[in-house]
Amino acid sequence: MPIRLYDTARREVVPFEPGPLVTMYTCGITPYDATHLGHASTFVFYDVLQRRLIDLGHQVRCVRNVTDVDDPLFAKARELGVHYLDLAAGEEARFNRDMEALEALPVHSAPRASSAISDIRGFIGMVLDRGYAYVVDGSVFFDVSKSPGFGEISHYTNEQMVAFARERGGNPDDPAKRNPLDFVLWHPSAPDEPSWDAMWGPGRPGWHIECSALALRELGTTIDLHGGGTDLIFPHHECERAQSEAATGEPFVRHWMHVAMVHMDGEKMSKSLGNLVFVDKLRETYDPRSIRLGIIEHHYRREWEWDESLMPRNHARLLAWLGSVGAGGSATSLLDAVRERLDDDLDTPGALALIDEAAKRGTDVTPAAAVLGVNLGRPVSVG
RNA sequence: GGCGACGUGGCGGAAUGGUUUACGCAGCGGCCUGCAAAGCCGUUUAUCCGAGUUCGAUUCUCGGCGUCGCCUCCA
Repeated sequence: MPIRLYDTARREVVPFEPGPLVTMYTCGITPYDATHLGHASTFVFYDVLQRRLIDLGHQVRCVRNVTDVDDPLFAKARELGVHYLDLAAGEEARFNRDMEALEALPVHSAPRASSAISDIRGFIGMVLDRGYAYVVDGSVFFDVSKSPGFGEISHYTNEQMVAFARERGGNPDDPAKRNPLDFVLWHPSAPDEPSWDAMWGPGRPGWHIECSALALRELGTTIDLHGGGTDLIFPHHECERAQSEAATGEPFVRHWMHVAMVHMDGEKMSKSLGNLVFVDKLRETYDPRSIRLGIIEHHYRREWEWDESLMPRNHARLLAWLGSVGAGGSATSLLDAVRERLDDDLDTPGALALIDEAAKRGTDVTPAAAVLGVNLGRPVSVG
């Protein structure tokens, strides 16, 4: 039985049947401000998936980019009076420390957008050569009218997308654009922003292009699974797919997987709202394994709300699991049952419930916990 | 407006086509205590509304109502 996962584009749970080598691309962070529990949540779920795929005998090649060339980063650097790459490096390091503490497996590569400018230029050249983009005054726009599949991941109609763009003042009436939904692949930089030379004029990449360029560079034309948070479905992934398929003429992604948002105070936890919980702050009080458990006690497709009882509850859970170490009892059937839960659209809440019960019964749950990335081989530690 | 998620006791949150609907917090009673706290034992309270399918629905279907999210800063 292959693992089954929900595919955003197909809108149903389908078998996920990659070859021996699985290529995965997850959209990483823009390191301009504190990375928080919501980010950690997204990547911990991909880590659980990666672990299960390895457990099934696959080799996994997962790429997770870092968007260190983008508007919010420049704005924040301007505000703080620091170089944008210094700001990015600090936040990226913080994120990496969090992921390491949470015992996420290392990704195959974590390329920065700033390292990919030449790839991006080459990629834009491919899109232009194939007639899917046009140049206006040093800006390169993607021509959405050439991409009839635009909207098939998010399931928005063209009319809807146009209406939204107009409503939101998303510059749909920019006279340079042929179609209101056309988006930027390259554009001139503001005076205090970084700028790179290009055949069509100096400037910097648009938001979506780096992921397409990096996915092609690191993983090839068609990747097995692509994901990120649900907030990236539209427009980011829609645009990525359009430009990638324009550039290569091949399908971009076989399976789209998105992780739901973490909320706090009834709203999405987000940098702009400031309603944040930080992993490094939690680590001052709790073992990182408790934090991982606190994340995966939820299902990845269901939004959830941070609340104060989460950590005490999962601290207790970790202690109960640790208490089972060395106990007798056969763990083989438990391990199989946990694997079965994961193969059913990554049912981590179900897996945790099985392990809770087994620990209570006095079965050593070490192997089952390991499948979820929870190592019971050491005592509780904090800080 | 479109799309999506969700509506279980005072709160959070599981589970299920069928005798007694988990668990945690709070509440209540008791044990303990000089008094209290903690701890322990016991215990009260629930499936948004309507229609349908069914011998039987909280669970499945349809329609309402409500909450939330997304809709070019976003994991």
